[in-house]
Amino acid sequence: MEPSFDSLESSLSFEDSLLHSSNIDNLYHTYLGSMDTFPAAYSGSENYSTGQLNLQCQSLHDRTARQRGAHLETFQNVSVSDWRGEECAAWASSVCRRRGLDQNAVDLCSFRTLSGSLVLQFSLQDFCSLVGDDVGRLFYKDLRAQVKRQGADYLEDQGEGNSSIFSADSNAAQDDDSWTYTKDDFQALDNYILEDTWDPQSDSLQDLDLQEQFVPIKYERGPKSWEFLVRLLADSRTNPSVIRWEDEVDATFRLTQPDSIARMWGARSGKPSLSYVNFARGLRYHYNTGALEAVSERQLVYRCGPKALQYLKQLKQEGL
DNA sequence: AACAAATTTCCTGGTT
DNA sequence: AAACCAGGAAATTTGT
Repeated sequence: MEPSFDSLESSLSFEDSLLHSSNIDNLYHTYLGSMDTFPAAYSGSENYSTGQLNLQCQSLHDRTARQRGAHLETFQNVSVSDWRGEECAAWASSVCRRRGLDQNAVDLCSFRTLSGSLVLQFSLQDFCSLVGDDVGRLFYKDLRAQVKRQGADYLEDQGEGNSSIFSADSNAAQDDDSWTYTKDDFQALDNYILEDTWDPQSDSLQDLDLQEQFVPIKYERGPKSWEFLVRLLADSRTNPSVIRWEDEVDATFRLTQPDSIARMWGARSGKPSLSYVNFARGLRYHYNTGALEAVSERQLVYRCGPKALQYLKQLKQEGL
């Protein structure tokens, strides 16, 4: 049908294992276009935080620019003890994204002045005093998970099932059927889609009582799968290109690039091989939750349920 | 440690 | 024939 689909798929999936990083480039440009005009949206659902200090933090711009240019998030590959301020900030940023916290609520700038060896010595109290009690807990916990993860990945690398999934050494993978993006590639893509959503303007609108509002009562994971779709719908970088309204009045939408969407979703949780088939199964479970409704007459088309509509409304009003 | 929710895998059978 | 869709069953993951 659509010519762009075919060309894109082929450029994405096959035989350029040596060029995987430029594939990401290609994907960015083709799918997402320029994002300078992108209206921001919040990264959390209920548990986002509204503004806090550091709106004037310049490095937010720096970070954003860096993410656009750099396709890898180096903190994943570098041992925590070797982190520079840059990796510290990137890690902090990633924690915010995964926990659904607004990045502006955390003083990312201050992380830039830290080092990994220093952060490793942080006590729970240190984190709490740096970013607040509740967020501090998350950071403390996440850092431990990070250290543990790295210990597993780098110390005992003897190619167990898991580490081989991300063949980071690109070229050596000759038989690799499809793509050979690394975990970081996908994460960078995920960041590009989901994370870079700060918006000083809207943030300044609603900076009220941070301590109370921002501290989520229950810590949920990041956006759920259907929330992810709604976010793509609300995102001008992805809306006509990978997902689009079929009939906005009817709240039906079509996944024009199902495989790419599934890949993006999979990347966010470290499963770059997630297929659309599996992703779609997850969506179907939400037919019963009021988030989505089936439109089985038309393939690749779903309808927003009440929850999705509400989430969309929320995104629009907050992320405007 | 048990439990819950969301997600991921896998699968059989039907539809477009 | 290929790609979807509907769900059941079971395993994972993660937070409570």
